[in-house]
Amino acid sequence: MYTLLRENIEKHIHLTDEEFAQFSAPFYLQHAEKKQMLLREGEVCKFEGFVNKGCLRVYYLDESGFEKVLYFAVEGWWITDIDSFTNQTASILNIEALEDSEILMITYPYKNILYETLPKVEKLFRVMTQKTHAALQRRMISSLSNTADKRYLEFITKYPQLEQRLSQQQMAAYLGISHEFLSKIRKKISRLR
Amino acid sequence: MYTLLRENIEKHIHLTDEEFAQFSAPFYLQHAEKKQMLLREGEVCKFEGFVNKGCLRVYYLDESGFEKVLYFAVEGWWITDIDSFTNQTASILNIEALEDSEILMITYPYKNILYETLPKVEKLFRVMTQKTHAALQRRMISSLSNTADKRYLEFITKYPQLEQRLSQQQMAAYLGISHEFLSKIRKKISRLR
DNA sequence: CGGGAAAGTTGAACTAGTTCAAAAAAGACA
DNA sequence: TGTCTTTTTTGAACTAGTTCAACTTTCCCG
Repeated sequence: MYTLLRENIEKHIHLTDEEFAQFSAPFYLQHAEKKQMLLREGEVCKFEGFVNKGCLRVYYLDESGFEKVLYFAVEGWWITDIDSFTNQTASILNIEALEDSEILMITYPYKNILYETLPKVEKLFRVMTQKTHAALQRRMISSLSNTADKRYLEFITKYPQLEQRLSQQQMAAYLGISHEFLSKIRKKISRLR
Repeated sequence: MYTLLRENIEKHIHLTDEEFAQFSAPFYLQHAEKKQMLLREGEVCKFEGFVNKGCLRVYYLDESGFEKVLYFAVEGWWITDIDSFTNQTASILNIEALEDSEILMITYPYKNILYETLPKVEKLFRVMTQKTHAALQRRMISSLSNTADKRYLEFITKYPQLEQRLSQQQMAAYLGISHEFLSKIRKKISRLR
């Protein structure tokens, strides 16, 4: 149950068996079936989660009611509304399972206890947040610099596993284009091969 | 020299006078005159900086040679290429002073010493990175959801001080539109008042 | 296995934003 | 103060991406 989580953490810091036991103790396994909502706009995000199995999306409903995907999370990725979770304020985001999923979750009070009792956790989440932030900066730059077809090619090159699992509608909502236009981009690209 | 920095830090964690002395010791004051480059694409970013005075921009040169602004930093803001600095790898970004500026800088080895000798610093930068990340998520969402005129209005509402200090070219490069189009947006908006 | 719903495709008309070029306005500084 | 440079404005022609509607394909589940 914790093997994927331990692997993920070892990428950033080393924990002894005892330390990892202490770290993982407050996490509980949450099952979510396809289409189940784990967070709705307006609620306070009660968890930070590590995806053990499945696929989820974090999305935003814009003024016209269109869904825009902030990010996806599959096995080995963390998922939360960082703003709502860290400040315990109302969320503007929604989180939904796109497949039957299993998520290791920790609540806000337990996470704070972890920070106090196991100071290495402080470094762990600092480093993880830095990396996530650098990745989002690269996406922001790409979104400022590239047209939709380049962003699409970038996406499927970077996340080939995701391309298989996601519908084109979901990818379009991530790329910030209409699904009709993504369909046209794909047609154009396939003609070139 | 350190008053602004101390104020900024107190927003996140409390440090005693001794602790703050220990914290601030490795920072040095760097002067930069208008148009001076502090980081060029390809270099390793040698500093993390706190802006005491002035205004700078972090930008990216896209394939067509256009400059896209990732962010601006004025008094009270931090500035670095987080990816290049934390991994000590070649940067894809450029940092330039838009006005004569003063930046309190710390180098990579000294920052690591701080993390070890003053564990609170770990929490400080974790919390700061989380907030910066949440802010970038909001910008990403806005960029996915809104047209240029809304993003412009959002920008000048959120950063009225910046609007005064930046040229329209710089704002356009931040919004991801051509400066000609920003000029047209401004004309349209001013007609509506 | 069949039928209904959801996802993907296509075309036509439209809109947001770009590009280029030229002129006007605003700064910079000797 | 004048002049040179940079920034901003404007218009015209263009391109990327949207919207809507109709159709086809895929998939889900009773």
